[in-house]
Amino acid sequence: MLLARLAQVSREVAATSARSRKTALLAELFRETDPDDVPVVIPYLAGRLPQGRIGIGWKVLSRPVAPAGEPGLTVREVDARLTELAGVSGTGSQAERSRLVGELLGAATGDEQRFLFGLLTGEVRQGALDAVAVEGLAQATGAPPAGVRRAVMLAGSLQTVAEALLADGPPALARFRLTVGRPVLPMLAHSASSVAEAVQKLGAAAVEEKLDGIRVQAHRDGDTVRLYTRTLDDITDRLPEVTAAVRGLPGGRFVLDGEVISLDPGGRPRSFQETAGRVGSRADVATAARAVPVSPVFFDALSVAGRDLLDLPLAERHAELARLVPEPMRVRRTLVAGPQDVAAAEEFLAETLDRGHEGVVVKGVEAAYSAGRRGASWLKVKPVHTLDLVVLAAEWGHGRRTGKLSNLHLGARAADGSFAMLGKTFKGMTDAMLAWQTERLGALAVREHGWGVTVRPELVVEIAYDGLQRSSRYPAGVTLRFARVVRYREDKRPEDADTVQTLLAAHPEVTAP
DNA sequence: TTCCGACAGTGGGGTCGCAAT
DNA sequence: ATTGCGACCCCACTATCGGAA
Repeated sequence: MLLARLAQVSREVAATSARSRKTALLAELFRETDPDDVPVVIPYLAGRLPQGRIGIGWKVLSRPVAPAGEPGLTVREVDARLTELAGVSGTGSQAERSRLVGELLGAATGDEQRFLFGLLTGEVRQGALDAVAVEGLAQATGAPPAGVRRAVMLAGSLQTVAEALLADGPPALARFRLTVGRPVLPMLAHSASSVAEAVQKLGAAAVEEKLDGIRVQAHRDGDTVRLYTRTLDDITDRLPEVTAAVRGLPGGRFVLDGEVISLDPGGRPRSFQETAGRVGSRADVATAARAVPVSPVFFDALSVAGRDLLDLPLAERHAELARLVPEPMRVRRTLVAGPQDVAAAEEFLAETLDRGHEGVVVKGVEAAYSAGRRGASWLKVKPVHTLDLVVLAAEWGHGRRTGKLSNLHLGARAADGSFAMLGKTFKGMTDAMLAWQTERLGALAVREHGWGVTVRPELVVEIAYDGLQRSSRYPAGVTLRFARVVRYREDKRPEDADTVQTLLAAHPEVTAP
């Protein structure tokens, strides 16, 4: 199949807003795909490379290359070239990679170049990724969509399921079962603004500690242990102490879901930055492990002794977990019968925060494990802080925000009367707010840049955030975590905005360097 | 008919590893 | 030694479609 055909379908998918039409377009393409091309065509139309990320980003792609006049590239040829690109490493490889990318783009028409650009940056922006591709695959093969979705979650790979389905038809779905050693897409949580709201929605629930660490899925089969992240990356080699802890558990064959976090000698959590830095370290693992040891804390069991637990209610999965994993390696939790127990849930949240943790996750006790989904039966509750800050600048948006001032630079008052930038945010704005702030900030602009405008520091905006963290980028030495706009405060003047000093005082656990 | 679940998009900060400077 | 880039951790929120209620 020609790459031009994929680029054309991608453009058509992007051009329609109806999801049903997007699905139909993908299904049509999948039906006409030669079996040999399936391992490439399916991921491409889901906006991903079968090789995963291959080290090519915006910078390398920003050099323009004259497009070819006629389309001639086949998807298999593109795939072969990208495999070669992914394999190039060692001294001088950067130049070689640039050359190979240039060569590939030079063989592509303008339309194909745009599609390749999207694939390589991971931003195809066609309004259809995995979920729509799964739907299209179901339609093309006559398999039930729910069955395809489930197989993809269990295989942790759309490509694998697509190959099996297009080769053998719907019966192939039966082959995909939870297998120890093969990671499953993890279940995710929604947010709730309070435990009362969460308990109201869920009824009988478990209220679990939410640890601010890295999600981990542990697979053990005898002496073999493998650890996977939320995106199913294998991080076993980076976490020897976790591997040892899992090997020390009594069961011989199981899959557990949990979090790894670094605790200080007093048992209080180290900052997320420290835990994440440790988990990200591959070079000298032994040294990193001595400096920042991490512990696993499990909260779910997906498989025990060859028995698949995914469809069982949380209560039963947790009973299996409790049989296998002793308390310090198991998440702290409390059970509530329903809204009448809100006070107990709130007390548990308060205790959890006192111990230095992030918040709680409230989970319906009857709910199955919805692999790969943001299930409505897991609701996280974290305290939210707010501040009044001043807009210092704004950046032009992209995609559907093109032409709108979108990303705000936020400042707090400093001791000398100036404003110290604390971070940026693009979150929380409705379309109406985007239009309004584009107008308003345009009027306040003192300087135009390619990226946006700097403005007179006069507009006050209420910002919600999850906490403070150290920063080497911003002048105050700190930045806001997950900042988002709540509302504009036109009733406030910049002199009324919060100060760096009060912000630091509100978060004594974070000390600016 | 209205409501709501699921998705995609729009980007945020930090840290590590690697190559270039 | 420092800097820049890319990958990958954490993530919030809004708009939209389409099925459920």
